[in-house]
Amino acid sequence: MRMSSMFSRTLREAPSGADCKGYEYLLRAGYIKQMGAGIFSLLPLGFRSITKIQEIVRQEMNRIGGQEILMPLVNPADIWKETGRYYSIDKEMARFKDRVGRDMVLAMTHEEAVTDIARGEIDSYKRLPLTVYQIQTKFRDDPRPRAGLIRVREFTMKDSYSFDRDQAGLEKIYNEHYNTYFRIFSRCGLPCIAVASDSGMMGGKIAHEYMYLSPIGEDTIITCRQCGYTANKQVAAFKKDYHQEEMKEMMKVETPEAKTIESLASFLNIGAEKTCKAVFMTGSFINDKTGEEEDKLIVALIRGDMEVEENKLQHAARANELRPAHEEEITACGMVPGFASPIGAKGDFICIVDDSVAKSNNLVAGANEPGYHFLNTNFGRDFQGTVADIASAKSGCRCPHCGAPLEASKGVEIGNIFQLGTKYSEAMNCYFQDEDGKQKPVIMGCYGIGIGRLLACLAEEYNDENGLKLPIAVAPYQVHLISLLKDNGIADGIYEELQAEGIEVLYEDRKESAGVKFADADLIGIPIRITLGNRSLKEGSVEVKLRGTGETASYSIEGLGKQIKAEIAKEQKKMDDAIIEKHL
RNA sequence: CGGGCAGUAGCGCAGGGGCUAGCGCACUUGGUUCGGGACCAAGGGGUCGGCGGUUCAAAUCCGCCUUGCCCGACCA
Repeated sequence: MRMSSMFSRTLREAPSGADCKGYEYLLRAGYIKQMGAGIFSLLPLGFRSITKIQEIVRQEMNRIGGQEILMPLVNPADIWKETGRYYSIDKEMARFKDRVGRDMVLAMTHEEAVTDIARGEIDSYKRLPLTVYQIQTKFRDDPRPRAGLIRVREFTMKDSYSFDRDQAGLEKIYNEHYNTYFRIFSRCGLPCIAVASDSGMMGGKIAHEYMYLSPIGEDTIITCRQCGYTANKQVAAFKKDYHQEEMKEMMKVETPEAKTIESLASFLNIGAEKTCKAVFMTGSFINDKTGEEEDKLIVALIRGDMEVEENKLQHAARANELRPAHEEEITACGMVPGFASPIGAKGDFICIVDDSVAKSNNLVAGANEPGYHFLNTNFGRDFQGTVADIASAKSGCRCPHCGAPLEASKGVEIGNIFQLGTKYSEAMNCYFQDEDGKQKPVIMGCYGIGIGRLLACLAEEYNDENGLKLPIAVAPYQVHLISLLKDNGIADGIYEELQAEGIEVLYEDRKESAGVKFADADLIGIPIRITLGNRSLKEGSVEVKLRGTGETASYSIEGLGKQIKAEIAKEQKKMDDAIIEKHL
């Protein structure tokens, strides 16, 4: 590609709002262009990188027997009504009516679509197992897109779906994806870890997320250095200490102004772990069949020294969505914010009790009377509820497996794998006849990779003060040929020669000053840079500089194509040697 | 969904009731330079986000809308 005729240009200054380096450089180097909140175009350089990432994904998916398909972005709402997600997913899914008035949606994922196809294809166990995948546009109307390509509304995703006759089959393909994802990310050059995760709107039980650890990430990951336990904070477990002693008699005490756990503990001169905190949320519960929505107050009880993990609470309460409760909703059930507990409360509410409260004795809890608390309250005797782990793990908590201190770090989710089970096949009547003649629901798994987000993470991982320096496997071109000569004759010849060798060349043939050419080359960050100038030309050679390491060398013009090919192979081999194989 | 900030040339910004709306970069033309974001000269490019209002007069003041960015979404 001749830079003199390239569609995109570089920018000297970063567009306002580019808050992280990788994003800034992608914009400035002309890889991407923003069109709206969370909506981006890929320009030629970005599109080439994305294409390379997709090719790696294809190779790896084919390697485990995936068959590539392409499903429609626009889905009839009917299949989404079958699974109930038409109702349970809120504004995140874009909906519209076609000209006849039929309900349509923009698919934000494709379990419904793929199951709809599968139920027509799979009738016998002889047809199983099967895995299909696609690389396709998704639209999710995120309430708050941010950080460039990290969190967007329209994005490209590789999503695959597996169909098996039994759990063992699902586990096999799940493990293959688990390993393949490590291969894909390492082939792209992106370091990442797999963590146990929540299945969210997908349903199902076992799930992992692939995380690129970085401060720009929005997910919090809990890890144990000692035994290797890793989990998303949303589901991370930890060891709790319980305060167990003989139950004492409940007593009401005056606690003026003690509206917070902190002030209560200091007023009574006790530790926060001897108190019971009540957190109020309102959950919305949706009927999958009718779409009818009902709100209900949820009282979450947790020991004063811990915090509630909203995600865990939502699961424990089986709510579709949570929001902080309004004061009127709390008082309507006879509870007094600041001095609240379920003791003496009335009305319709759900009480979820963290095991830290259920297994501790004689905690201080609210008396539902302004200025008063109860001493020595006990679960089971003084109040009831559903016991669950709803506590939030944080740095310093003890590992659930080995007891070592846990650490919290930030990460970007670049992929996920889910064991769906039969949630979709049952809801959509995707059954097969097994060897024993019985009809059984197909067992499914789904597996995703955010392609654009992967590029964004790579840009974040590979840059310096001058610009991008993407690894050769994903860089838009392999070689950047810069001519500093007045006459491009010799450079044109080299450009032809390199191309004839099958090398991907970005050719700087513009009439710009040397400074501009070098600065743009650094910004775009093609891994191998060839400089052709008077200095070395006298000796019949060119300068070759690696963007990644800054290493330079002098190569003779004679047979340059072959030498550069060898250089490319060397760079590629470094990456191939770093491919990670990891099995569950 | 709540709160803040912003929208003026392709990009980054200034101007804050009055006369032709400005600066840097980018762009065009001519010339000089030519290995790390060159210089001189002459140019082109604007519904000042939109609609409405106040006024003799609005980019500027007021209202509504819209778009973008940032923070929060819970610890009683």
